[in-house]
Amino acid sequence: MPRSRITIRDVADRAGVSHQTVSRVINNSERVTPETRERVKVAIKELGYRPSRLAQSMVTQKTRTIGLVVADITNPFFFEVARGVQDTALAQGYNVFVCNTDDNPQGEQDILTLLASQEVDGVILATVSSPEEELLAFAENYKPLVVINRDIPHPKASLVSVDILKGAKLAVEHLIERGHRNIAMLSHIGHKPDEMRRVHGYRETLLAHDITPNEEWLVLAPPNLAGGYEATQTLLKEHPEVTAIFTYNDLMAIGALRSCHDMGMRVPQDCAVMGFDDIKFSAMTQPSLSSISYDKYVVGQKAMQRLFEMFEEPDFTFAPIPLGVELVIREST
Amino acid sequence: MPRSRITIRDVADRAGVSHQTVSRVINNSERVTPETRERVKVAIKELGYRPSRLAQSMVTQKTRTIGLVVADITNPFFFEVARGVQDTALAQGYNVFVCNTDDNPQGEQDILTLLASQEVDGVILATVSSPEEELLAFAENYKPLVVINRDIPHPKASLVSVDILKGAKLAVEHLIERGHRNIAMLSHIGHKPDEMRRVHGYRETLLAHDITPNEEWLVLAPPNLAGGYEATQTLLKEHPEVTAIFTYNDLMAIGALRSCHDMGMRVPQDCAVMGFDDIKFSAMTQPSLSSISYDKYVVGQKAMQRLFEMFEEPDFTFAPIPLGVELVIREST
DNA sequence: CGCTCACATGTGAGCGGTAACATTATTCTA
DNA sequence: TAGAATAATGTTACCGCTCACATGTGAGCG
Repeated sequence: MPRSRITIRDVADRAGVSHQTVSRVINNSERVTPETRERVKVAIKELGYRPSRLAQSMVTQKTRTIGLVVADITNPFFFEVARGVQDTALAQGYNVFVCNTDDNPQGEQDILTLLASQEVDGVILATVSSPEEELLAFAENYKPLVVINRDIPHPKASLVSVDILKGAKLAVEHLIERGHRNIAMLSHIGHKPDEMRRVHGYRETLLAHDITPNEEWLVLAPPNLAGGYEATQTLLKEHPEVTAIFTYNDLMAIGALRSCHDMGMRVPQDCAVMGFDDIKFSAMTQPSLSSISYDKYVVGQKAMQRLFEMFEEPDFTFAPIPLGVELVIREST
Repeated sequence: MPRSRITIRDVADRAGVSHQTVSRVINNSERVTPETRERVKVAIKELGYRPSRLAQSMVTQKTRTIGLVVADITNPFFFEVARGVQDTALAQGYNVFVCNTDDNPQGEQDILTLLASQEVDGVILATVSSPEEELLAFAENYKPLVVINRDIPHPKASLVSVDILKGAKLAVEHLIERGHRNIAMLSHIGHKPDEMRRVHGYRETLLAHDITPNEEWLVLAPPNLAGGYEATQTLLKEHPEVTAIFTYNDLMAIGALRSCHDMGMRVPQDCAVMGFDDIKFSAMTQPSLSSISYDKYVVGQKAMQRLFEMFEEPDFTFAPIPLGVELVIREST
């Protein structure tokens, strides 16, 4: 049973043709007599032959494999994107390596190197941590690169961008309409607030309504449940005047929800909470969470489709793909 | 910039040695004079050479790649497992293909075929849907296989099994201790209840306490938030006598929580809810969810470690790896 | 001083395919 | 009916590496 691999030459012998003819049949191209083709197909079936992708890749220099780099697959945002990428890739016979960087720039660099040595045909990047110059270097020397939610000014890198700025504005505007003026924000501790579109949207919207942003109400924490929980504890103890919280993502918002509950505050009466991403859990929390919604699956899908386009026309510079956002109002505001 | 690939022979020329000596250096094995080694290393660095994994795989017949097959990466259970697998694999320079089957047996079969053609070195399977005989065939002819939470009686398939039966018993026992006797269960619609260890545990525990399981209280639904929500709606409308619900997983439980709330029932006073898996969200819901806990990351880690062991000793039959469970009592019971 | 032996290094083949070109069989044209 | 054009198939090289074995070199020994 550990019979050694059946090769294209075994099939050729069996069908009484040359290995090249077999190659023509499996790439169902070229001109092969119908009857020869049939004979070869029979031989393939009888021997249970399957071409070695490795050998094919070796000579064609294409692996039909792509890399997807995410900060943490554990975040519902990323895995919905990942599903979109995977499903789209699989439909074309491509496989996907998913890599987590944990928002660690060094990890990200290692990952890119690993992917490079695995000889993937392209990379989709959905993180924000690695230094721009390294990404540029990667795009320059290497393979097609699609970047999600980040601006990389390079002709060989293609962009898929959710309109985060607008999302943040919609969110904060909604809170202002509900009568809030003391609006806090929980942002991602891994990134400089000044570089975050969510923070820009937050500040700009406040200013547009003649509210001066209070820097003490801008709290940085890990972008997960625990981070949101703890940041809210601290924030509300130190700044009881805050009546609404806008968070970096729904994970933090759900942590904030629980935090408010544990401190005996009612949401939204005592403190409103507004998330971002609209993950599936958000409709199920109690109270359910208002959020900024966009189709994460489609983000992944579009990114993968763009990568396919880049395979076709490697030297073309593609326009960014914009994706809209929507305000979803639920009980938490 | 699209300079063609730097090969081992380029390095060899530069260092003034044969390509084989370079090979010895990059596999840092064999006997090579320290100074020759150094000279080669310098040449490698100067040329920015990186060995082609494809070519290496071609000749060694090892790809340093494994396949992880899960039902749906979107389920928090799976992605924690996936992280465990990925991190462990990456530490050894292995890459992981993650594939979703969506609990569709045909899909699963296709995936296995795809993985086979990608020539992965081994497979970790964390699903329950594909027919046993096909899995056996896969294990027989193909590569090392680690199966999570399922019994495959084959010497070449290795098992990692959480003690699900005990978990179910702990859960139901806990509900009985809290005074419940009309305990319903929400199970996975994709699988026959009679084959589910959770259902066995549920029934056995009831019987052990002289409670006859009411088959009408066993509801099948998709194992996700919406499935749990809707199943609970139906269940509680048709059977208002039910005072506690044990669910297949936390996703369903969280849906149930919300469902109870929407129907004006208090949890746990009017209806207790008990989950399974103890995902991170469960501590953050309102009320927080009692559940059966076990370390999902470790599940993935152990599975990957076992796969490595199987690479070392392909003909050895390994004992199953058991993993314990723990009852976590929170507010929902 | 000629022999063996151990160790460092080199050579050639081949993993399983595809590409490019060569060859043969067939048909068409003059 | 010879000669060219065309279609079908075969031959050879090579992708970039590792393996098995060949070769070279110097130390150790009687």
